[in-house]
Amino acid sequence: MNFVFNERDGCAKCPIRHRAVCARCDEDELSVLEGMKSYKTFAQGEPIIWRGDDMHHISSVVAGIASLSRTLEDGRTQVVGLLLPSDFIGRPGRETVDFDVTAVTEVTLCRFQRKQFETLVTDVPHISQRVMEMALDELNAAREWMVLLGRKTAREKIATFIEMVVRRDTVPVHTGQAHTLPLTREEIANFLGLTLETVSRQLSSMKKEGVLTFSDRRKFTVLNLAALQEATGDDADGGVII
Amino acid sequence: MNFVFNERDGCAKCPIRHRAVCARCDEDELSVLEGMKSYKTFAQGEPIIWRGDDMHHISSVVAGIASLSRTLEDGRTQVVGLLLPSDFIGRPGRETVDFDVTAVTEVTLCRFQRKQFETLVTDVPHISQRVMEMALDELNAAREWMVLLGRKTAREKIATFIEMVVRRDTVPVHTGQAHTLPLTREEIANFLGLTLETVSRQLSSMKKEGVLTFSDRRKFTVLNLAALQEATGDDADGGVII
DNA sequence: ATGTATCTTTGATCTAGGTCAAGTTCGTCA
DNA sequence: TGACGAACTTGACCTAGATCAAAGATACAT
Repeated sequence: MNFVFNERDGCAKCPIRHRAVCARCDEDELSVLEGMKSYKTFAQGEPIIWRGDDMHHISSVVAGIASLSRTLEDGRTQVVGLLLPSDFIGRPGRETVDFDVTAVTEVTLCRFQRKQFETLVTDVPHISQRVMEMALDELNAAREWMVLLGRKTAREKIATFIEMVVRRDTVPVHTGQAHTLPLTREEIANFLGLTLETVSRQLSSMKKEGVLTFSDRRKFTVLNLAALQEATGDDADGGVII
Repeated sequence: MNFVFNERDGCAKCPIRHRAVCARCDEDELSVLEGMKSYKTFAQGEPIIWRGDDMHHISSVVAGIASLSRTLEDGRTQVVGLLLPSDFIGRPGRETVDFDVTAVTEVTLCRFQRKQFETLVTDVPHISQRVMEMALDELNAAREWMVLLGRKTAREKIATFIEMVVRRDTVPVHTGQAHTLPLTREEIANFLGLTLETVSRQLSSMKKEGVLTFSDRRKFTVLNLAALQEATGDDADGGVII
């Protein structure tokens, strides 16, 4: 049941059909998009677009992971978001890009000319409604991350990150499952507002305490999920009254 | 030329008419909104809604400033956004609220029943288009703030904050103008991911260095704008190629 | 006017996490 | 199969900003 993306299949078989900017579109709308889209693949580590560049396309990530980041003049870098399949890149209504976008793994994008996409936004309500919804979700995620960056300790940051990775790819029920860190220690550090040494030390100490075990630098298994969640510093509930 | 908001005036004379969620609406659409809206005012310091509460309304700030924040169990607080006139509160499509919303100054909201607003989002494209646009702008601002929280020094954080306050209420040309900090030292600290003591010390040192001068705890004038901008740690240009 | 609470400043000290510096592991390519 | 480089770990030390503590300011209520 493993989706292998194939450009020739068309939108109907697209793995992100029901989650991307096109999610709310009906068959007719989809056939319009079909005629406008094009694919492009970027190798691992390759820059997709730089801050300040002209934005010629609005794209959706079809496969792979990209990062959004900003680097200050002296080299300090902050990753402000990870773009997973179905996430979009670009801002209709803006001429240039505000953050650097880089392929963290090999990335395939489904792209639309920005000008054409802007006409879709005004002419096809299903598009603006879906982009609105996605932007509001991203906004929420960004604000949650602001709490982490501004107020959490190194340990809480790492625990939150690991828990996020686990939550994102856990197959229901199947516990004791192996997971893969999608980022290097340095990339994790830039995402969490830490140094790579601190990331390494915190991971080592969680290993020593028996919360996690690593089979390899990138592959790990959670041994004590309760301890992991406790270490995130978040409420167990999402603010819901019990 | 000072707008005094008056509920009786109706949408046409509303001070946020051209910037809020209704900005793109035509006269007919506006008259629909007119029949659905209601106003509510909150006193300075009063909570507007708590994280986890049922979201009965979607609102726009008409006057005043509100804060969006999250507090961890042990009391650490992070302000994740300031809501100024025209900014909206609430997320169409969600049942509950994700952050605490508090009136920083006296705040007047223009409110819509959430359920009714959700029908507007599906029936009136001008609404979803405008909310999309605003959400994308907010997302950008949140990401910029993530860079500040994750990578900037205390001095850079304060300089960025002051510069933001100045930019937001500068009358063109008029330099040497007096500005007012909208927040207490503690609120500034919670917005910047610092302690109130560090905020106070950094402000004192910028005063000592002649970058700013205070006429009062809240009122200040910028004496050296170049030094202030230099201290933010940002590129002077917005990544634009010169 | 005066007392009280809130906000702010400043000083002294402490510490989490950064910086600097070796090593170690692992994957790749000859 | 070995050697090179990238990624990672660990240790020693340092510092920016937190914490703890004590005075000043300011505003507000009586």
